[in-house]
Amino acid sequence: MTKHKDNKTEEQILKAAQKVFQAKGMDGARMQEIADKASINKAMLHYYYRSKQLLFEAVFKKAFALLAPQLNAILNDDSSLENKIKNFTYNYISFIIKHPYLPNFVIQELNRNPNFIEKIKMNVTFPNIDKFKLQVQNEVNAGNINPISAEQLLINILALNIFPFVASPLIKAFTNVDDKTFKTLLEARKKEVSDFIINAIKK
Amino acid sequence: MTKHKDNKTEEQILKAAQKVFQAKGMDGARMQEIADKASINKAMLHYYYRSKQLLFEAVFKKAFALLAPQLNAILNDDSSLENKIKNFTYNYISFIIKHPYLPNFVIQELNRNPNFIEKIKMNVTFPNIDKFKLQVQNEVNAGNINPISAEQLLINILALNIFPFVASPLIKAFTNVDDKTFKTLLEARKKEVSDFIINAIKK
DNA sequence: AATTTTGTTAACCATATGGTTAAACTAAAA
DNA sequence: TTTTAGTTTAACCATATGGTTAACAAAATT
Repeated sequence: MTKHKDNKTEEQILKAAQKVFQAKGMDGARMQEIADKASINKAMLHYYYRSKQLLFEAVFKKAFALLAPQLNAILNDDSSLENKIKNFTYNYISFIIKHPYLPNFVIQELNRNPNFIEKIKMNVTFPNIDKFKLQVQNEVNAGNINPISAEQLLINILALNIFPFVASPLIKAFTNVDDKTFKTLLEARKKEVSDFIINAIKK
Repeated sequence: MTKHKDNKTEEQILKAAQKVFQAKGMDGARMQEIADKASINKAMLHYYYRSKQLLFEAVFKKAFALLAPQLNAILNDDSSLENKIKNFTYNYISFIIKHPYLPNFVIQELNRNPNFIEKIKMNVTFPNIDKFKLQVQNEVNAGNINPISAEQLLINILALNIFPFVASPLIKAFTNVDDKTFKTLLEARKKEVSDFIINAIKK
């Protein structure tokens, strides 16, 4: 990367690669399609990124780096649990509505290659649960919320926030709603999800 | 299918195809690997299933047919909402623990080809939300639960039940737990998830 | 202005992959 | 015993695919 003076082409490639990888996954993506979408010769992909694997990793890391810091916020800032959940839910759903491919891409490729997460941990600011854990334990001990482990609560928060984007075709089919209505449902979740969670944990 | 007298080989193939497709997806799967895993010649795959696409569809339909009827139960039986949620959560999570690849496989391949769901609707008993919708509306109108649409409630139920299986590598990394602990967490969810949901909707 | 470095392309290559074919084999029916 | 229909295999085929190379263009450096 640093050896290239002009990063215009490099960015064009990355943008095109993002689209193709996120739509078709590592296995389904074709280098030729990425090159076409970037309006350059296929050899340039290798000139800038060496191999499909490395190009993919660049895309993946960038995607992950978009998702991680927001999660870090909920885990590490100092506001009350209730506030955190409200803010996180609102912001995360707003964000993902703008990048609906992201969660599915990250989850899918992590499933394809689970030990890939180790590589990520080294390159990207990685969320840490410790502080959040203490906070939940304190709230439980103080009797402010129903007993629940921080892990389960975090899983529930992530599930309610992310799942609708990952499983959208399934949900659309089950609930029998069209694309437009589904979007409305997602919009409403910015608020409904935090109400749901807070209701669930409050005594 | 009907023209084949002995379905032993056919089943061997399907079993092997299941493993490979569910582990690697349509794009990542290789016909040769399926043949090897079924201990037969590659030509047999085509003799019995014509093409990779058709073999894949056979596997997918079978997978979907395992997931759908249980969902239908919650949507269409006559017990109380609370009971339904309890039963469904317990049974679904128990079931998926035994088939952890299923949800991810179905969701992933549906994302790859969203209009594939139309084909499924014709071949498999497909869940219908109408009755569940009425039930939720009645409970809300009667003032028994907090206002929520049946669609949002269903999304939440599915999210809390299924997401941990779909996003397991991510969750393991975020919560910093090893495989064994993660299994314990999932076990606990058989009960915790329904408590969480019921708490969230009850006044 | 000459030369070296960086960027870009067309043509090419080796291999993997889904799929086919023709012949051999098996077992049941005639 | 001979047919016949179904089953199985090895060899083969066309194409797609990730990747390379050599020549050339355009900057940058001297």
